[in-house]
Amino acid sequence: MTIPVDGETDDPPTTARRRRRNPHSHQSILAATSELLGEVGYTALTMEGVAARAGVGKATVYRWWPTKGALVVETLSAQLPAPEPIDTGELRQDLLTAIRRAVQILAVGPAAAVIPALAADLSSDPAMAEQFRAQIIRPRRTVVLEVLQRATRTGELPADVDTELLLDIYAGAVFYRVLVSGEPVTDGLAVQLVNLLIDGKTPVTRPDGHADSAH
Amino acid sequence: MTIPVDGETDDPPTTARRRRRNPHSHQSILAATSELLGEVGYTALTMEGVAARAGVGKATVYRWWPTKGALVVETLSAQLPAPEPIDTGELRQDLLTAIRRAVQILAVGPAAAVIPALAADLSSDPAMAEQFRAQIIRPRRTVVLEVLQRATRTGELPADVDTELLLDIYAGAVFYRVLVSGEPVTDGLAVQLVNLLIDGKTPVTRPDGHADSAH
Amino acid sequence: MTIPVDGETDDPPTTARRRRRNPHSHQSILAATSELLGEVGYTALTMEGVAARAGVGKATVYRWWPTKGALVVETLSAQLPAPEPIDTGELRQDLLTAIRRAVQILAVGPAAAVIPALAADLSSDPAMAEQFRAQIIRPRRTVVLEVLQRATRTGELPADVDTELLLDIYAGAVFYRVLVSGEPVTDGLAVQLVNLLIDGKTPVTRPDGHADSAH
Amino acid sequence: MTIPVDGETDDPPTTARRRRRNPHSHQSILAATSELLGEVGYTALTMEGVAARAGVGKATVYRWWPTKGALVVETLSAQLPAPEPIDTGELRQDLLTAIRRAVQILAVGPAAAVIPALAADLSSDPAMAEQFRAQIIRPRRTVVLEVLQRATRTGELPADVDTELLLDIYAGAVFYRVLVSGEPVTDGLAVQLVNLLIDGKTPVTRPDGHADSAH
DNA sequence: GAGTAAACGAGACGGTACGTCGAGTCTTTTC
DNA sequence: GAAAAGACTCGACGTACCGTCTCGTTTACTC
Repeated sequence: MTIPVDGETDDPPTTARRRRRNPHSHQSILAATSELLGEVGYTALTMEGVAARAGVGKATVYRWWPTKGALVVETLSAQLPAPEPIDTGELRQDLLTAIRRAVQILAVGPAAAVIPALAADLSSDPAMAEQFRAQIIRPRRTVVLEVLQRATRTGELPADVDTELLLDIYAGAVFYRVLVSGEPVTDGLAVQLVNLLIDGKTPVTRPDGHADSAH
Repeated sequence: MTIPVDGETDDPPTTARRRRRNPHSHQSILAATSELLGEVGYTALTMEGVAARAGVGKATVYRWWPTKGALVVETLSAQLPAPEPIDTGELRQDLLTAIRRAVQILAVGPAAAVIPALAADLSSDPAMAEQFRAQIIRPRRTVVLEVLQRATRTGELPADVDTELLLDIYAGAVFYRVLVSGEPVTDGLAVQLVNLLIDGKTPVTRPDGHADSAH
Repeated sequence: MTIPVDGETDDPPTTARRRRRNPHSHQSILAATSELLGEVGYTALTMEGVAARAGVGKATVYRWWPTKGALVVETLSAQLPAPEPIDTGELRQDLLTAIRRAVQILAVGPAAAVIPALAADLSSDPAMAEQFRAQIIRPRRTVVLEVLQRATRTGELPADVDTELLLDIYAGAVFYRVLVSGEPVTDGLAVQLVNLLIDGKTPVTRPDGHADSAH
Repeated sequence: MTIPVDGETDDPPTTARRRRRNPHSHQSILAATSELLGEVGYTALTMEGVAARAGVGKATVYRWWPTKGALVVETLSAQLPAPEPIDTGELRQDLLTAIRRAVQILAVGPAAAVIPALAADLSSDPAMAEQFRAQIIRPRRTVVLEVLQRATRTGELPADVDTELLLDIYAGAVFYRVLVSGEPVTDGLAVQLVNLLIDGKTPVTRPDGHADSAH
């Protein structure tokens, strides 16, 4: 195929000029960043520490990533599982999967502690914001947008459904709960959100997640 | 009374002894923090800078606030408008007001740029998280919780409505949109959220905010 | 006597304000500089290395000495023997002593390797040049100037002798020989210089230093 | 001829083999060095800067000159006027000319600011010291040595005059005055030195240089 | 109203990290 | 096959703040 899959490094054949980064250093740096993110978190991560852990000069880190944020975005994007398409054949199930993935990333996995701190830098660094959205957010949103668009074709959702808002609502709920409320995020949250978004059911308290799903 | 009026933080009856903070310094520090937050933002705010701007020794700042975060939380809490009760007599209108207030704080006002950065520190600093929730979040949530509880009594909402989740949903949508999506937040968002949460209407794209409000 | 000898710090009575340097740090830094000068020389001496060796923060070094040169000048001035007055009763002997002292400092002692490198910075750093001359050169020149002035009173030297030049000649000869010619400096050099400067004897080659001293 | 014409510096007979340096790069580098010496001085001159200014890779500079000092010595030697023989027929005049040349190089011309800094590196870099003496110092000393040797044949100077020391004295006086004393160097200095060295006249202060020359 | 303890401004302190620069080496590409 | 281009590791630069710690000096509560 001729798809120029690649992402961050690049394909020697096409470019030829520019960029001849040492792939070994490059990998060491990403690995060191990943380790240190796990050990000390985003805030306490330093470029100096990354360079030291990677056995690399600081200048080498700065040569390829202008800021800590850019480095972390790339590290995250490399270590997060690729966003597989979702298509179970049923909207409810698809959306549930999507929300569970969001929960996984925002509340459970190793990135959970990193993303909020990263997000905080977005408003003051537009370049990084764009990189973050392009490398982390957009690929995952795209998958869910396809789910929703499919549903408009089958009539499960109205043709003019505000897909963007729908995504913001469930992702925001998870994000806000983790970050601001500080309450635990259970699977029940995913179910309640699906019920609300698809069936318009105002969320009610139930001891457990399979609540209300019986209808 | 002869109670040494003062603290927004401590209870005069029990302490009485201890603490004889200079109210002038105290005010200078909060004012300096507020100014600097506006000028350089949360990240670039330094304790050193605050002390200098306030014409105060660094130790004086540290004496009363252990961290930058704690200082900023108190500054914010002092400058944010007090959360007035909401009671228009109609749930829809009450909730709309609540959401608009959230938008005001999270997306429009001077705190909009500060809160995300502040929030990022919450996961790594539980003490500050508690202070943040107690001084900023809880008072405002309480007002809305009263609105929702009133609605359960009138039957506008089911008795077992998950009020906490409801709050997380609309606040999260606003927060996420500002912080992560980076999309503009319009008043239409508030209307769409009310429609969804009260009437179960899946959000659809409309050019403007008064969409669907006809019911 | 009650002369407030002091030298580099300052007299508390008059100033009172400003300057409250930690004498312990101050000493550690000078000691570390002295050691490192001996171990690695002036060129390879770094402010960072000094701070590390002294167990002190870099900022502390920079707080009191703006440049490496200033630090080295003060170190040298502290470790060089104080310039004792010279008065043997005889001009020839006095001058011989003076030249031998110059040889000692410029060619033999621990400062011999440092002064040339230091001198090289003088032309590009007038502040340091002044400090160097005031702390190192002038005190030693003053002693010899007194010798020469005494000689003019006794008639051993003409009243209008160009004392400054006389000093430049013998010091320059030693300095140049060490630095540029790279030839060894023997005691014969001192004798030859005395003969030339006092008796006007053109220097001739003699196997050893006591040459010509018989007059 | 088959000699690979090239160097302004090396002797074709001995080297012949080895070396096929690109004459264009070679010239660019020397020119860049010369310019930068004038602009920023010896200390602030960097190999990196030279390479950039010359439009050449750093490795190319390092291939031909092992150190900054070596490069500067060669640059200087190429741009300093060749040491013409001196023979006015009169020792006094010859020596005056020699001293004036020394003043010209050490105190007036473009090399004045460079040589002290260069000299400072000599004691720590014997290879460079040798190169410096061979390319810069020796050729000029040789010319004056001839003057002095001629004078011994005519009896103007004693047969066993210490020629080396004589040179060190006048060169040292100029050098020291420029570098250490920091006093201005006038032509009177040259006259005073000649008077001392040839006639044994102790230097006296006179408003101007033609002093004492009348005798 | 004097004595005393605290809070105060000032800022030095030992540190960590910043982001930049240059050293000197090495590899890859170009002519 | 030399040399351009420039990436690489290393280490120092000089600065900014960190949070702690003396210093005297107010200041306002005791006694």
